[in-house]
Amino acid sequence: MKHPNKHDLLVLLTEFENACRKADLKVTHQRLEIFRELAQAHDHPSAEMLYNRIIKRLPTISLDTVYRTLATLEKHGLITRVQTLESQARFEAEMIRHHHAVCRKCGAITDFSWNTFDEVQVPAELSGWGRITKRNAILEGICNDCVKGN
Amino acid sequence: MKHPNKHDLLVLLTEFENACRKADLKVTHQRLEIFRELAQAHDHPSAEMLYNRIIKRLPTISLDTVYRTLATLEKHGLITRVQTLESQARFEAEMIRHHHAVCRKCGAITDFSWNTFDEVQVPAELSGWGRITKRNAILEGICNDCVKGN
DNA sequence: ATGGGTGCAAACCATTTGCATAGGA
DNA sequence: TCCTATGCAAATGGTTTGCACCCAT
Repeated sequence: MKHPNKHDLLVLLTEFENACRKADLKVTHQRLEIFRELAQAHDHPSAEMLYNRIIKRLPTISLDTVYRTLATLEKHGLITRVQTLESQARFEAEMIRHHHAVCRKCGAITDFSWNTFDEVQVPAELSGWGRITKRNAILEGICNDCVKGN
Repeated sequence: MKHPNKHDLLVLLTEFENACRKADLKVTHQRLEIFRELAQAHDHPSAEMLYNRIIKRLPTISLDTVYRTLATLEKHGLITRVQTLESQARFEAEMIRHHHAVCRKCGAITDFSWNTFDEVQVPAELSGWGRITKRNAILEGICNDCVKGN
């Protein structure tokens, strides 16, 4: 995932506010900060990681609010909960179709796009499965830093 | 995943015993039962689900042992921990390459194979990422039972 | 002003760990 | 016999919930 620049971030935040209003969610200071932090992040942070970053700017925020807000935003489709092997849930605000490469050692998650995959047809075997709404590739391995560093 | 028939299961269990010996893991009653239960399962059970099934046959087994054993077997590559959105970890003994379709509603995980995907080349974007050891597709949606049932 | 959102603290649930015993090699 | 694996119970860590107050609408 690329970092949004300042202009993009503003756009994202405006869209976010509109989406909140449309969903009957109050636009609170906390929600804005949580979303802003997640939209800027490139590392698929956990609730606690977000909390630790936000508290510097918004010292009164509580961890529960972060959890509650993430759950709310996820329910309304404004952010995504990422599948992991770890026990901590991790999130992303990137809504454009992309895939993940996960390092088994450090847990880093890297976004990438893969048009070839996106175009492959789902196997006939699955035609009777149900209604498919999303398809993602997950690559696992050892990232470059971990290969070198250890 | 297809259920292994009685013969296949025997073969799997024998291979399992050999793998344990090779890895210097003692072949205990508990480990055999845990592996057998997982190898027979088709629903990617959690530790607790396995525990509840095994305790009927082995009333003295403890939940910790199930947790510890699953962790051990995973470390030695004899079973796999499945990526989920839920808080509970889920496992499978199926080691043949396959992919997962996950129901957002009931959480059911269905295995399927997808040769077309397996053959697609990883995008150039990832060439510098590190050492890729595994690639999987995850489809999300609503399974047939949930589409009908609700 | 009103109802949803937040902070606090306590509760919860899945999982892990310390320790003494038991059982496979 | 020796040491790993197990069972028990207590501890952890991440996440959720009840409640009273606050604030966006």
